Amino acid sequence: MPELPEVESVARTLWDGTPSLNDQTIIKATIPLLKVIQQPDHLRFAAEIEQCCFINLNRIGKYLLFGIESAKGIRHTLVIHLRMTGRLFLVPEHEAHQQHTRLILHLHSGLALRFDDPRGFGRVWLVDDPAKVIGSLGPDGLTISYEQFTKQLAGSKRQLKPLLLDQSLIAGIGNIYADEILFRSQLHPLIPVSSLSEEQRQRLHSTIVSVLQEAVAMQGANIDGVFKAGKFQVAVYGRNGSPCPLCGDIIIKIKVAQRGTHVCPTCQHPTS
DNA sequence: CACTCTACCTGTGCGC
DNA sequence: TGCGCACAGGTAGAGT
Repeated sequence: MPELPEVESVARTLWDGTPSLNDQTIIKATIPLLKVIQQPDHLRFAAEIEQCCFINLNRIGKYLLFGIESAKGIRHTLVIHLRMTGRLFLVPEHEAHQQHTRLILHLHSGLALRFDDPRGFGRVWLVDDPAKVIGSLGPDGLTISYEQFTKQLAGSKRQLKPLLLDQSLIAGIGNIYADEILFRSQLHPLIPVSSLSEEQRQRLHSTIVSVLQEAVAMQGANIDGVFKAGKFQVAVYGRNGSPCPLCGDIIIKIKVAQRGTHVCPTCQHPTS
């Protein structure tokens, strides 16, 4: 389940790695699962993306924004969201179509950008203005300032867990990093944000940024049996029944806002 | 308006 | 061994 650090890692691999997408021209699009194309319709998508060249790549929250330019110099943005099981590969043409491949962009170089997604939840847009897709996202979690954070939380009485998962407040945090952030902040997921002290609010903000930064530096998380993007080790996610690395108490799994939520009952006391 | 809940999917892992 | 089923979760859109 790629969240901000894993998506950032994908972006860096595709752009800074070898081979790179930078300056590659698209010959044609193949769309084995038509509904992954969210906008425009798949026929227009395929027609418009032909002969476009990749000129930059950005990430906001969990969204990848590929800047592309047509032969006539018209700029568009290819937006891709991997959702839970999406993956992107830059591969030789003969490896372009696998069992769960949902979109292939065939490139002039003989390579192909392959979008695989077993569950088919991932989505792709081709737009003139990316604000049409990502306009309602809050500030990116990797770089959000304390002033922005405070502003986003102002007036809310929501519990911390659903608050962290709300992409319109802070972009990029998913279920795994939400649990990790709350554990490191020593805050219980059910606490209403309105009841935090100034010190606790500052601690939560600095932990959001530091956990995401650390995970980005590690190229994402490594979770036994779930996924292995990078080397970041989680302390609580999926570790229910195991001892807390800080106090040795047993980590429990509860349900908060319909999400599996992992908590150390000692370190994250509801009234702390 | 502010928030909560469900549908969308399929691979995995459990119980019987 | 094999079958069936609950579970996993990000987001849009429906519901409260």
